[in-house]
Amino acid sequence: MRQRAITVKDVAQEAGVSAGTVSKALSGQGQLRADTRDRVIAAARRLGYQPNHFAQSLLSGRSYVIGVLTTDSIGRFTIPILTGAEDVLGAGQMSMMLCESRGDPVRERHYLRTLLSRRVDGIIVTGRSSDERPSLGADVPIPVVYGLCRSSDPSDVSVTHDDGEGAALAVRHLAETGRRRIAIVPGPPGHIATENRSAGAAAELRRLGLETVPVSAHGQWSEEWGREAAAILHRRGDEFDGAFCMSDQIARGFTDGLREVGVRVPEDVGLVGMDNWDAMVNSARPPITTIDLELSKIGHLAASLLLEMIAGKPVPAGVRLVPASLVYRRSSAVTPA
Amino acid sequence: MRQRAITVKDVAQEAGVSAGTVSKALSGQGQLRADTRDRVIAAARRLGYQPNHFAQSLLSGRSYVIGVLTTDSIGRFTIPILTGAEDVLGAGQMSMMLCESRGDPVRERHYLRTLLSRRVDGIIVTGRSSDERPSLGADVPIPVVYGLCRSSDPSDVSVTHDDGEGAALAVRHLAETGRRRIAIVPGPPGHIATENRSAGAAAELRRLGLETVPVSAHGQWSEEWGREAAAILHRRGDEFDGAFCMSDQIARGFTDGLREVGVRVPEDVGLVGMDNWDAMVNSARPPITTIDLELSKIGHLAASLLLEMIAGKPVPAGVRLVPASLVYRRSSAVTPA
DNA sequence: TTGAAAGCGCTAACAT
DNA sequence: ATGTTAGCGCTTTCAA
Repeated sequence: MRQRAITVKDVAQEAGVSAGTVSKALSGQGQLRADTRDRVIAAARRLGYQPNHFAQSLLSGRSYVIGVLTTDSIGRFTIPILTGAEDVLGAGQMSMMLCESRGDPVRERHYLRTLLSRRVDGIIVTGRSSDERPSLGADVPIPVVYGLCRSSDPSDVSVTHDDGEGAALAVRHLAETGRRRIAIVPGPPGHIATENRSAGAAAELRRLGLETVPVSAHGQWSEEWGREAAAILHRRGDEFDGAFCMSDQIARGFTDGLREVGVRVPEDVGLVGMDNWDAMVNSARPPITTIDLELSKIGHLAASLLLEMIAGKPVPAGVRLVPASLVYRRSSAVTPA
Repeated sequence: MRQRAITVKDVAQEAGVSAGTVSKALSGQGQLRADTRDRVIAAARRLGYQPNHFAQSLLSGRSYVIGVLTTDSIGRFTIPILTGAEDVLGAGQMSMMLCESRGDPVRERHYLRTLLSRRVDGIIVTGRSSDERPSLGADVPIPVVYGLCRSSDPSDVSVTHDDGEGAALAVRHLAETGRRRIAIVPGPPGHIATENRSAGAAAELRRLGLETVPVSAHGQWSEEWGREAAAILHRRGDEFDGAFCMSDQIARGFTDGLREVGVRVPEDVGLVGMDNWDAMVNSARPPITTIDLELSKIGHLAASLLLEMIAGKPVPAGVRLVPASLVYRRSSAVTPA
């Protein structure tokens, strides 16, 4: 049994002023004598007054809610985006409304309509990969930022990870720890992440004047593929003393594959993965040095940009890349010669 | 530049009726001539009318939003709860507002206040484990359901997985596939999941008249612990032909541990894990038979119960258990004698 | 069967 | 410096 909520009128009566005065006192607008203001604030506190958001929103047209629309499903990669965004939004008194479209465009249209009819102030579109996805469309009347996934429309604002620089970071680390012939184990073709990581690694190796040992085959982002890649290199008899695997799952499979043919990590081969997936990387033997794509910073930046757009500030369109970082573990340890 | 939204008045004018009539026509309330109703609906569609939720909510006091408050952080276990809940809520035109308290009680109080001030219709409290957590309190004026985590207050409504029956399912499967001496590899002590799984497995083994080979030690929900457990059993020279590991991570470490001391899965030992964690279970060698805790059904049921409570139907308090299911893979295959 | 009017709680313009 | 009034968009009496 919920009793009628406290309204401005109740506070007004309690403080012996009018409703308008209460509004001014609590919002800090207008000219008020300090002691009146204090009296109102005290009365509001005494009664446990909570403003009614519906009434405020009805008037202002703003909801102080932002919608989060997922492209496919929520997954391991989405979570840090969400928490990163929430850090920023929470501070700005904004809440997050979550809509999961499961990769279904019909469902997505539906959710978009829902969010618009709820008058959210802006939308963050996210997905579980950094691949391109269709734009929500230029006719969406509120600000939209794409986080992790990027919009196919260059006039949209997208934030994602810097695969090229991340890959460069990985091979640079291998070089710095004395590795000279570096194997590159790719992810599946057709993913923008694979392309950019390959390009980044290749460019950096060239710059460093080091030799690349490519695995001229492709597989999934899976341990199976990592094991297979190790087998391929071993069969081919290729010499290498370093390896960059484009995901932690691949890296883990790769180390297992190497171990089984008698190649030791890090003694014989230094290894770097990518994703910093805790469960994958810490249980591996040895634990795997990896590139952290700083996903929560993506969420952070996406939300910050969205808030700026909502505030009417101009935000340049295009894709923004968040720098990756290296997390050092034993798989790339320098071993006594 | 967003032009003024279409309101009931616009529709009224377009259809040549009054605002009140539009409301009745679109909501299906009241007595209206069929052709008037059709004319209004047509006009609304023509203008692209979208009702203003704020106005509706201001009047009804309902938001058609439910809040999701996480106890600790969003994780692997939380996601299916969210999607399960969304399935139910989406069908009922309800949206989900997400608040992540990161295990911080202060933050949680803050979010609770936020949700209440936004007048959400109800709250789902969730967490990343099935352990108990403090109740939000009996003074929360809206319905609350705990999903996955359970409330310490038995007069709250909680939904979680059935660990006892899940564990029983696992050992029954091992028995049915001809295993007779079954090792039980526990999770960390102090977790309600470990307790209930231990009890469930023990009871079922007793019922079946089979021998239990306990690992009288504990470890984390980790691969390391699984490997260590395998080593312990091997050192002790214990004979066993089946094993139930209380998580997939443990199961994976356990198989790796066994393989390294020359014990083959499933030829020598049949193995069942728990969680059905895709990445863990499918990349293992062999892939691991496991117990699926049906987390999305927990979300589903939690949301359904919440909707019933919101609708004013009586919902009995206490903890509801969602039955688990077995997912068969190669680690428990029956091998030719 | 339909229209007119009041009011949900709040804020902003205007009046005092 | 404060009170009064009107109105945000909708629904719901009540009157016609």
